[in-house]
Amino acid sequence: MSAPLQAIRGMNDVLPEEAALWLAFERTVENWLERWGYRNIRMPLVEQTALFRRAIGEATDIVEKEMYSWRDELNGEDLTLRPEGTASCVRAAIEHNLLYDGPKRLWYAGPMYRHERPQKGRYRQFHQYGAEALGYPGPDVDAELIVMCARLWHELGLEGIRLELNTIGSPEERARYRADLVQHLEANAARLDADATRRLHTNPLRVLDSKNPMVQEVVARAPDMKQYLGEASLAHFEGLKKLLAAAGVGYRINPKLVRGLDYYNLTVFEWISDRLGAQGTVCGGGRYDGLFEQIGGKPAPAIGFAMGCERLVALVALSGCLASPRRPDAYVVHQGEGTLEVAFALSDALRAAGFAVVQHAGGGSFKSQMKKADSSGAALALILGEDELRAAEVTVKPLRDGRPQWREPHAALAERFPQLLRVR
RNA sequence: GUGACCGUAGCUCAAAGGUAGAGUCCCGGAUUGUGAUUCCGGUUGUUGUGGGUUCGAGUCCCAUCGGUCACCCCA
Repeated sequence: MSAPLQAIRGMNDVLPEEAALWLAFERTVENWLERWGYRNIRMPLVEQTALFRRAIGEATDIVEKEMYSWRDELNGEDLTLRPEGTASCVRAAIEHNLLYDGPKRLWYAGPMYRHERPQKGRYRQFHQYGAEALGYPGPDVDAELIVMCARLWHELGLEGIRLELNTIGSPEERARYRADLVQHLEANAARLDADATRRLHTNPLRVLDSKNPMVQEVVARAPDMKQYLGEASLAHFEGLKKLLAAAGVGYRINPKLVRGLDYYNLTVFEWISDRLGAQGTVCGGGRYDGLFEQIGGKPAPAIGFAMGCERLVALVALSGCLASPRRPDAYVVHQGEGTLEVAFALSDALRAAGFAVVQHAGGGSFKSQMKKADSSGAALALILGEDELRAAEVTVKPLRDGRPQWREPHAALAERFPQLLRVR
């Protein structure tokens, strides 16, 4: 035997038991997105590296050290496995001129890739649902995106997910704030750790959410972003808060919430759970009015969020709210000359009528077939032996209730099947 | 990328330097075609991998791979 091969570190198989939960989760989320008027868009997993460098920002952790990038030696292109979806989505909207007849609400789903050290709730291949409202200036659509999340948590049966909200102003306002912040940080340079010192010039806003207590002391006395906001930015934020209040969605304003990607402006938000350890953010998003222009399109305002499927599925598993996988209605046991062909026909007819039917495969004794019928979780065993075959009947044996078995003719089995399932 | 803890049967875990085990799962049987309960029987392993110390290593040491959690960062 050759050496066993393993999955790539941080890229996990989802085994059937857990996958059932994923399916239930995905159905709920997709139904919800469509009901809110968002339409599905599907982008490639691989893009030109330049797209992410320009969209996400050169000085972000993602671009600096977390991207799966390589050169395609066949044609010399620099390619990257997508670390997030917004850049691709906006690229697609520009490339196909999707906003030609007005704004668009879009959603996408799928795997994203970041080369980080795996831990609970953080993997190198992880999955997101993203929603993007393209071409809307807000704040009405800002509120819509946030409120719809609140409703989803409810549909998923999740409690205790809190909303943190902030505004980071316009690029001009942020530039002025940034200059003063850098001045303040430089004045206290001795008390900054290595990480904060490095960011001081590359990405000073990110120093704000440092967890280092000494850095936090410096940050506490730093200038306040709010003082730098102009009338329009303040009005946008006030408008959003008013709509959230009207919808009954509570929030906490977190002035240190800046988020890691460069493209954000004005509204930023995170939904956070305390039940997941260190990786508690289940959904994060914000407005990115400059991104279209930044990657070569006509300017368009936009806002979106992404939610992490691994984290949300973990919460759903904890809450135990979503339905378990569908059990078969019937398991077809067959034994004897000529029974297999007829079993196929009966199973087929039942499935065509919409029932879930598993037909035994792989041989084995009658007893072992019955064991498989039981462990499949099926409501009924349908038994087709030589006796039944001669009489053009099947034996119906209920497995989940105390009813005794009986015989049914082959003819019209599918039509009568709902009655067979019913416990009298 | 940094740190701490952990790798024994498919799964959950024992074995305190001296013969690798239990439960569960799975398979077969308990008079020929009846599951789940009960009873009987059975298979499960280069103890992650490679070195070292020792008369002797699952156990101690080193390396490596993998896992978990945290830092960092984010979904």
